[in-house]
Amino acid sequence: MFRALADATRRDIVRRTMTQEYSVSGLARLYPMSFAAVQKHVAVLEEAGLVTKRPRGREQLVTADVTAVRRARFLLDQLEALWLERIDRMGEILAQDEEGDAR
Amino acid sequence: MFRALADATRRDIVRRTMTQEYSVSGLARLYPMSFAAVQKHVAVLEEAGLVTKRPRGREQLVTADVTAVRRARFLLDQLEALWLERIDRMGEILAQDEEGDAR
DNA sequence: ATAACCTACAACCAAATGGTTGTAGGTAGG
DNA sequence: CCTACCTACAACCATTTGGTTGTAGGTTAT
Repeated sequence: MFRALADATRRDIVRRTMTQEYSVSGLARLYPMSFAAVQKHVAVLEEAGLVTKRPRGREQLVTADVTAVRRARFLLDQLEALWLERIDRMGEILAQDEEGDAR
Repeated sequence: MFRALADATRRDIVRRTMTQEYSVSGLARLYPMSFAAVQKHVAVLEEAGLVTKRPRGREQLVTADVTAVRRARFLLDQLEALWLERIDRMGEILAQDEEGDAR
């Protein structure tokens, strides 16, 4: 999923489809590349669960899935939580040093 | 930066160095790949600002930089904020419908 | 019906990625 | 001093990635 977010075009697609539905060809018009290239980007995002497609007549409407973004954010939150553990350890070490000073 | 986080080994390196300093060779011992491969992963993380290196004698100690992770999280938060805009729009549309009903 | 449009998918290509081995330079320790 | 260790970096290789064009099938509208 981070891999899916690693490309700027794909991040932009997620950004746009977060507030509004776009057909694949509608998205393709926004970028200086072929329809097929955009279609592939959408496929990568869909496989990563970041986006879903809904058929309407002859077009496929693309929508971002906010829950996938929340999962990614959760992973980053966990990394930050580890950081706090480190701070705790540094606190313990300081506490031990003070013990040493008192002894 | 999402590109840097796109690889599982690199995410693990960030995770480990978030709580503790590791030398590059110390990290290399953890993964079933050559020292040079791990060295490259560290270089990618360093270039993305996710990690910093500090020399200690003949080794280089690697530490994660929590602020970079926070930047990444901020981007995801912005995506979620866009989602809320969409909800607002749906609310407006519903309000308009109700006006129509009242008329 | 047929022309225009949207999508899916295959085949192909250049560049980036993730891995390897090999070479060389700095640091620590017996 | 010399050996062992840690790091940096180059060269190379296979696979993946991001792009292209081309072909074919389904939908809409005139």
